[in-house]
Amino acid sequence: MDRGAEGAAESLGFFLTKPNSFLGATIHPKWNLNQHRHHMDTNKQFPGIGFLENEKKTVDEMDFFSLKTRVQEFDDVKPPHLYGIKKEDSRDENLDVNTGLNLVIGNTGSDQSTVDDGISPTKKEEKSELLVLKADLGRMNEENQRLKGLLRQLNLNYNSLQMQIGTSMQQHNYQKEGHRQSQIMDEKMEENKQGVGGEAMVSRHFMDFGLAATAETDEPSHYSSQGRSRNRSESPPNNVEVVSREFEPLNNRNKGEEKNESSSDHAPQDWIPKKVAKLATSKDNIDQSATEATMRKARVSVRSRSEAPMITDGCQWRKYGQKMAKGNPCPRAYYRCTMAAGCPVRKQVQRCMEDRSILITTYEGNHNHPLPPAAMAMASTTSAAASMLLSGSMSSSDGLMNPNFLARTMLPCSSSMATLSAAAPFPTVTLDLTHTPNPLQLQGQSIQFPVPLHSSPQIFNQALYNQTKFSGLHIPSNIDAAQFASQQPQPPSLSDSVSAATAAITNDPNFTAALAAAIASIIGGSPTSSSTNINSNATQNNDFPGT
DNA sequence: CGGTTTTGACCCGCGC
DNA sequence: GCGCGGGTCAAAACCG
Repeated sequence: MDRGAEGAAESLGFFLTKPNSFLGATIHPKWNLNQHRHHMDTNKQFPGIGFLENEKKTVDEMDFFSLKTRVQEFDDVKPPHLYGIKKEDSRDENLDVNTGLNLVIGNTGSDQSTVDDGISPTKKEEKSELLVLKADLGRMNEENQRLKGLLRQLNLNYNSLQMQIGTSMQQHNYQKEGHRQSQIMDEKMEENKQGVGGEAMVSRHFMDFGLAATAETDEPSHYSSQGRSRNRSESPPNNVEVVSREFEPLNNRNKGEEKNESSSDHAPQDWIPKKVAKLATSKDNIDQSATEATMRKARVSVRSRSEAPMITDGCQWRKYGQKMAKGNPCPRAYYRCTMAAGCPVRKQVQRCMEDRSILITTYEGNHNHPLPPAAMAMASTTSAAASMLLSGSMSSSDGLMNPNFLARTMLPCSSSMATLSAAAPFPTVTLDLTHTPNPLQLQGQSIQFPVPLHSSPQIFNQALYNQTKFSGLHIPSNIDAAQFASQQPQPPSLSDSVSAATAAITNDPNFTAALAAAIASIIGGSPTSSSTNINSNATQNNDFPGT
């Protein structure tokens, strides 16, 4: 289990136990979050959520609800009616319960207002009391402002945490489901080994993923294969949007980013809004900067076979550059997300030098805007990667940038990917969808099984997740891979199915969505590596041998 | 006309 | 300090 996801989930435990109380059952978390973010009254939007009680400890040591109530009192009372001071000239309610002051401040604010309950104090006493009251008034005003500021701060932090929760929630779901399926699979494999209807059961298990599959989106594929036509494709990852997130530029890009910020053409100021940062403490700023910089650096690379210039991933992209990369005759194209002004997400698209039918798409950053359904699942990729980094895996000397580690953890057939990932300047998660070993090659390497072509991203992702496990990363030690492979269900006309699957998948928006969740799942299971390869044979075309 | 692509120039970090 | 390579900018061209 990934420490980042798990840790975040633990710290936000309510989410794990009551997901649906916070998120719509059929709506992606992000949408709900975005809807809610427009309503800052968190008490009303999320009544009884323990999250705020946790948050209070880190944000401000004070009871949130108490604070909220008090500030609302302020809001309800028009000046000069302040906290603890009755709005109406109700002399029966002069005693302020909080301060204990016996006050009556009339709407007129007249200095002549005094307590008139039959006891007439001297004018001197009145004046003295008035001064005291004024002093109290001033203090209350200050406190009022302070509390409002705190509330603002809380709301900002709340928004930020909401987005983190969304990320954690997704990861947790994937991991939880994956773990459950894995257990089931392990059990069935054990039965299989013992000759208790093994093949049928394993097959059944695989097929279960397909049975529950339903197309979640009817969005058509927007494959832009017209060459120079608008490269508006649907895109990827990052759904874990942080609505009010501020993306700090990479250190090594400060200059360029600042330029961009001042540019009227490239959208800009949204790139690095600093409102929250200004409100946060200096320590918070430091942490936030580091976090965002890390998230920005985290990359998710998808290798897929496609003749199209770009894979369909659900987002709109604008090409802002092209470069000839060293050692690769194929140019590398740079794209920026244009679904929202200032969205920091970028991606690079380049064909594989060894096999030009392979398209390598690398995503970087998190979207700062709502995403279409087709892009939802994929959107979790970058955030998941970032979460992994934030979980502390970055500090793992073994897990990061270590080819040996990668070699140990990756499949033989995908070992060539190790160099790519390990050599990446940033922590990179690589999802390899290009391998389609033939049945003979399957033995001892990876295993192929049918995957629903139009499954919902969750289901499909789960299939990918489990498939990945079976692909070698987590094959139980007591099961021989070759033996297991030989027991895999052999669907009729397998090659035809796979070919059709490839065609359908690559044109299905769910495809990329599935990748994201698959990545998220893998990330969750590989906390010590920031460079992970996922070999998804089910989405491959038999015409292309693995690279 | 507005948005996108093209493409040469520029910036920056890194290794030598 | 210099060259290299990755990444970005921005003006011009292109397209619907």
